Amino acid sequence: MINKTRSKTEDIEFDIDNLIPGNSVDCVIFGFENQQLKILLLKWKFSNLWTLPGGFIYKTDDMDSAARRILEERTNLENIFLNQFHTFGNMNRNLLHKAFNEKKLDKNIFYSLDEETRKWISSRFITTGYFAFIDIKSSSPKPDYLSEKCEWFSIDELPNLVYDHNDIIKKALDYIRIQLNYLPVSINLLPHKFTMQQLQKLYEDILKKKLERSNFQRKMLKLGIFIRMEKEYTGSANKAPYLYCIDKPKYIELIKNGIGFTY
Amino acid sequence: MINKTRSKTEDIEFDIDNLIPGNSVDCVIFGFENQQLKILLLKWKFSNLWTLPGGFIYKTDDMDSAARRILEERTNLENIFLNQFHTFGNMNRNLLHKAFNEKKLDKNIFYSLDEETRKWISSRFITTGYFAFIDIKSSSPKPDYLSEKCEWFSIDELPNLVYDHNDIIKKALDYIRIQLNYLPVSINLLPHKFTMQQLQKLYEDILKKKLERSNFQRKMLKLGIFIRMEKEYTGSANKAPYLYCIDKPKYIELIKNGIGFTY
DNA sequence: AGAATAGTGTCTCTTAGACATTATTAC
DNA sequence: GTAATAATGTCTAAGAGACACTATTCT
Repeated sequence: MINKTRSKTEDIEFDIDNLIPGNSVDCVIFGFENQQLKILLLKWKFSNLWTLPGGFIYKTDDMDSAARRILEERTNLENIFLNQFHTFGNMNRNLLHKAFNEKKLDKNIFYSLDEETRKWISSRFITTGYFAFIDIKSSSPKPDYLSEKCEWFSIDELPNLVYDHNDIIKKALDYIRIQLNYLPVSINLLPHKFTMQQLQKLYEDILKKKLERSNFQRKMLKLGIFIRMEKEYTGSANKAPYLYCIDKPKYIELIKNGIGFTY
Repeated sequence: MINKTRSKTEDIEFDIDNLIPGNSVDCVIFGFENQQLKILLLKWKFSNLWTLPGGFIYKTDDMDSAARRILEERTNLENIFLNQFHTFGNMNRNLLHKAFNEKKLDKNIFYSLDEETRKWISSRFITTGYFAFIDIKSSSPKPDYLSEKCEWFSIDELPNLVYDHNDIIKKALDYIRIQLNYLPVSINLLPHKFTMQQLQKLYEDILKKKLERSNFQRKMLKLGIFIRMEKEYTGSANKAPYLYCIDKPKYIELIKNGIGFTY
């Protein structure tokens, strides 16, 4: 290890001596764009596989702080909604030799890493999954030390992911679906002003289920948390939809006890 | 360490060389007895504090298997419903010197442990919480190497617990409350035959909320999963209640998609 | 005018919640 | 009989879901 200072950019190797061994954190970062629920993924330098943004825990870090640090480094955003959902601890979950066997790992690039780093990333990790909700438009994602680029993927067009990262995403979605009535999805995933159609599509993507338009609108508006703004003129040959924004204090209060919806 | 074999009893020190450092598992084991929701706790040998049944993860263990092993060792039961709910990773969550400062730790007994063990239990642990539902009547709990006895506590009369174990229990209860419609509480916590009153009290304990008797009964029976048996004659001067048992396949199928109740 | 989508209204059926009535049981 | 608790029934209000109708926008 050349550089032992705490990494804040993608250029610096990580600081193994000051990290807890055997534990990592992975973030399923959700966004909503072009009427689609999306996830931010990174492309590994030494393979054709994609990975969740993740990282390690400093000895001086609480685990939640580590997750938040990783999230902020990748997205350039602060004060994001972040929530732990599950810890993945199977013995063989991150075996590198499986990646070798499947010929998906570029050995040359892998062996260009120093030995300590190779040993580190080859060891068993128990990883804790967090999910975050962000506004894609206001973020500027960047890759980390082990990855060459990052990209948003629609949740039903995910690429091949390393290790058990596909399972991690599935678990995050299951968790969000069950706890939907208690999670601040609308206010964190949608832009400040949005249409009912956008809100409905967001719910449909999460629930994997079509909802009836007029009933959805009636139920949502009845909550009393949506403030109607001016209309949005799209230029298309139909009635322009109203834009809405959210009364944040009321919304937060509401989801604390759970919206009593069945969908 | 004198004994390096895998511990299956309370008499043997643990096998540090074959354990993953820095990670542990804690189980919130729920039971229901005398119309009360209860939790199984152990009393530490070297302090007046109580602790959740917990343990460590062998290098050859999946984390879920470790939790199941710990659960089975403590309760003498197999095939128990077990579910992970949260991982606790604060830096200072298990500082022993805090216990020293609060004079709650018996230094003599602590220093009677060998140095490796002392060092081990003094180090930082990230612990993953699991909860289990068991039938108290059919279990025979026993303490582990670090504890002198175990006891069932009603969830609203919990003693002082070590570290953040009170928080862990609270988190488990919050999780169960939110996911109640998706969890097999009735079939795992109640005896094979039970009355509607018992079922209702179980729900009330979990939800921390009184429910209306006749409406509760109507809603529950409408699910079509309760089979009415003979009456239970208690000897008291009132109408004897019917006993019910559960149609297990239907029940499992039902909670897969969640019971659509609001309480 | 016509096509397309937004917004609102109506109807039926189900459920929740409050409360009343009837049924058992031991004394 | 009486006291106590169980089981069932009744009523009202609210909600879900299906679908119809009106409103607005641009071509």
